[in-house]
Amino acid sequence: MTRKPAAKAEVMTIREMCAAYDVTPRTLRFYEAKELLSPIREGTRRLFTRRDRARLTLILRGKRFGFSLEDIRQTLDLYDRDGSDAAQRQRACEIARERLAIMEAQRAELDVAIADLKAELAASATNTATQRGTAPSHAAE
Amino acid sequence: MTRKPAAKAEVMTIREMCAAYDVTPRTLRFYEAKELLSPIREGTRRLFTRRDRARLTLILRGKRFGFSLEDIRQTLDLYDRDGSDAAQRQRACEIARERLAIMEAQRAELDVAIADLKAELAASATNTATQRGTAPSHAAE
DNA sequence: CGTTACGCTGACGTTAACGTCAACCTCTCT
DNA sequence: AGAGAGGTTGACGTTAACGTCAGCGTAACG
Repeated sequence: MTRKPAAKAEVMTIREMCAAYDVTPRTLRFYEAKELLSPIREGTRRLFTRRDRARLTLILRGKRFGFSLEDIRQTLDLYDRDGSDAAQRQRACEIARERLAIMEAQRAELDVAIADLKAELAASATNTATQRGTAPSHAAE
Repeated sequence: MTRKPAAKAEVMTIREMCAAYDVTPRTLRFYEAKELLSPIREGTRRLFTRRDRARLTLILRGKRFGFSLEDIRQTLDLYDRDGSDAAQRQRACEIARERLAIMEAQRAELDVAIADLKAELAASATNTATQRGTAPSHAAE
């Protein structure tokens, strides 16, 4: 009757997961097959823990940044430290630092791209207004 | 008057493009087939103009942000104003603004992800240090 | 007891974004 | 003239990340 603090009832069925994260069952099963998730089994059915949910959040986030599932799988190991030895954690840290560098570079480039697009939009706006354009300005990589 | 020697590099062969942008010929032909590039033809051969190069820069940039080629193709139309009528430019602007919103959201989330990863790295570092006495040699700010 | 709902496991289909390969031009150089 | 370098067009193969479908189990519901 009394609920234990953050221990037992913290599991979700596949449908609940799908609703909560806007993914299909197929996707979750696929991620499990790829060892990105590891839900516990109640008989044959999957029960997703908060660990699975945390990982799924990171997976979906990673995807939005263009990382492959394999990329993500490796980075994920950093986030759960239990069950991995010192060498594994070490490796996970290296990978994570690489990932971090990539993401920071990505952010820098994103800023450029945003500024670029804004400028182009502004130009296009004045262009539409005046119906007469100037030379296009482009910044190469 | 003949053409300026400096302006000789107006067009590039496919090989030059490949070297300059680190892509394969197949990729460039593929992009042409998808109407992302439109090199001029010298007989049967392709010659890529600065317009193609500008577009290619944007294409590769877009890809790094996880956009599909089709997404990119549509946004690209904003960048060249010639050959499109008012309605088309209008539509391109709308698409570009959507893209812009996506990218700004992406930037915000990227900040979160970076902070997250940094925190996790820091935690993992202290964890490693506690366990084995190895000092964190280089931590990010 | 049947049926409806949810879940599982293969297994094959699909789309995007190219890779790979064969077969063929077309210059240039020796 | 022959060899090679660089280019071209199909056409088929590949990988990632799922979609779709068939067939089966089971648990509850009426």
